[in-house]
Amino acid sequence: MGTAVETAVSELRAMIVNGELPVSDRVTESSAASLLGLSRTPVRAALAQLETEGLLVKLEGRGYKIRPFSLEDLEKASEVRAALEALAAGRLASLGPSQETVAAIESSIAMTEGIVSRSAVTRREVAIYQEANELFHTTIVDACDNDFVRLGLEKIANIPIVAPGAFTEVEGMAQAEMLRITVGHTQHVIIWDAIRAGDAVRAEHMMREHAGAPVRYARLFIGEGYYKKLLSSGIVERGSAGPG
Amino acid sequence: MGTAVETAVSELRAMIVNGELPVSDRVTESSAASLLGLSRTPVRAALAQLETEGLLVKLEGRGYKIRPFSLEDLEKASEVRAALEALAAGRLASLGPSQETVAAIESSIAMTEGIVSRSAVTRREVAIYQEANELFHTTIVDACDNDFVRLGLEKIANIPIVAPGAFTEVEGMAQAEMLRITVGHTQHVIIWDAIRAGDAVRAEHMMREHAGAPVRYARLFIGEGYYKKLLSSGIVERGSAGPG
DNA sequence: TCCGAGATTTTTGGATACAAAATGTGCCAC
DNA sequence: GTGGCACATTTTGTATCCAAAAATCTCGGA
Repeated sequence: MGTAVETAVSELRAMIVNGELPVSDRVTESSAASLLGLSRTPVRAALAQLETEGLLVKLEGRGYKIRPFSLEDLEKASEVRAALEALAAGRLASLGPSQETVAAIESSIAMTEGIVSRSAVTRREVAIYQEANELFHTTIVDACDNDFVRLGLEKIANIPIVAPGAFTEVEGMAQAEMLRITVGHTQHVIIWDAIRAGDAVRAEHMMREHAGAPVRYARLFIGEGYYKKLLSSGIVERGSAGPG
Repeated sequence: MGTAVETAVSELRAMIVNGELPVSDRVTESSAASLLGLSRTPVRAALAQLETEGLLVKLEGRGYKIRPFSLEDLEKASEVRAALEALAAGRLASLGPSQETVAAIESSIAMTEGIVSRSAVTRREVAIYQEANELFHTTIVDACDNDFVRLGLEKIANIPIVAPGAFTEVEGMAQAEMLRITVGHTQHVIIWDAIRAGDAVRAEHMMREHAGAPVRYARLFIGEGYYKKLLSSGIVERGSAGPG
């Protein structure tokens, strides 16, 4: 399980992302420590890290509060992710991918191809897509030979919905998920074609579209309904920024 | 002076950036603590932060080492900064700047205009340019209404040469600095024109060119000589990645 | 009822102590 | 000379203690 700091970070993060900690609640070092059964020292480090990840906001002198995410926030985080991953894709197209990179990407594409060829989408297919999608994105970021891209992405890696591996479990959205998976797979194929062809501009532009897609497409194709689902899942705050 | 953590971060950062800590040295919690006359608790937090800033690298179980920067590293960090600030400039052009933003940017431009109209460049002029440049960039990033851009930039905000406020003190480069200041001022004017005109594409592209410029232009216009100066200043590591 | 001074509680910040893990060293057997 | 083992040292990780600052509460007086 690693060190106490690591467990504190991952447990608190899970609680926050899953909505187990009420957004209204204040989180102090002591409260979190007793919640986890640890001393304040490792919890302090964990809270500081979660703050840099953007999941907590520091209330000077009164602990932290869970950062409320509006749909607008998610779109903003998506934009940043898209800009950085687009940079990575463009670099990789210029550099040319290594053999390992080729293997990883092509296995990712093969995974989603298997899903798209079918018609039904079960929870299992969604899980496979998530895995393949994460593989696709992390492979490109790691292969682009610029550590600072990864450093920058770490900041927003754990924001719900925005992260490549994340797709929030919301009931009754199989149809929307099928659309998402099909479009996502298609874009993977296109981006990979551009990278293989050494077309940095096309790779960059398509990746920018693709990486920023999750939240944007949700608005486009699902609209108000998606927002309501997110609301009821407790991840997105009520009020402020509704879609459109 | 704030908390001990803050002083530890800024003192250690200054020592690293100024080359006062030998790059070859290992930095442990205890060594840094006794160096600063503090206990390990605040120093530990400081070291962790400097690691996220990319100035230190963790050697699992044996402390940290100062991250050696090659010219290539600086270019990579510049690319990331350019991508994020370009996003900010494009957003601001779409949004339209507030009155405070207009005032801040125009005062920044006025400052550099005063320098460009003269011919000589003293240390004083360079300092003014740095201040004006930093104001220009931070204003745009803050005004673009996307906190995640700022979060991402924090990661690379303190890398020598890459940061907007940083211009390494290297002797005998007045001519190169005049060029840099003139070009920089011109680009500020162009970018600002695009933003005022609501031309997001032009703003984005020019900012990407401009924010990535420091290291790239150094290669273009000064070449090998600049690299040698940086080497002798102790900031850039000897070996690995020389220019072009 | 409202305001403010002082006391109390909460909360953070920092230092120290101790334990555990990792690393390095030296000796001995082979 | 080499390999391995035991011991010493270094280094990190965690808990606990104390102090200072901030917030909150209380109570008396206008």
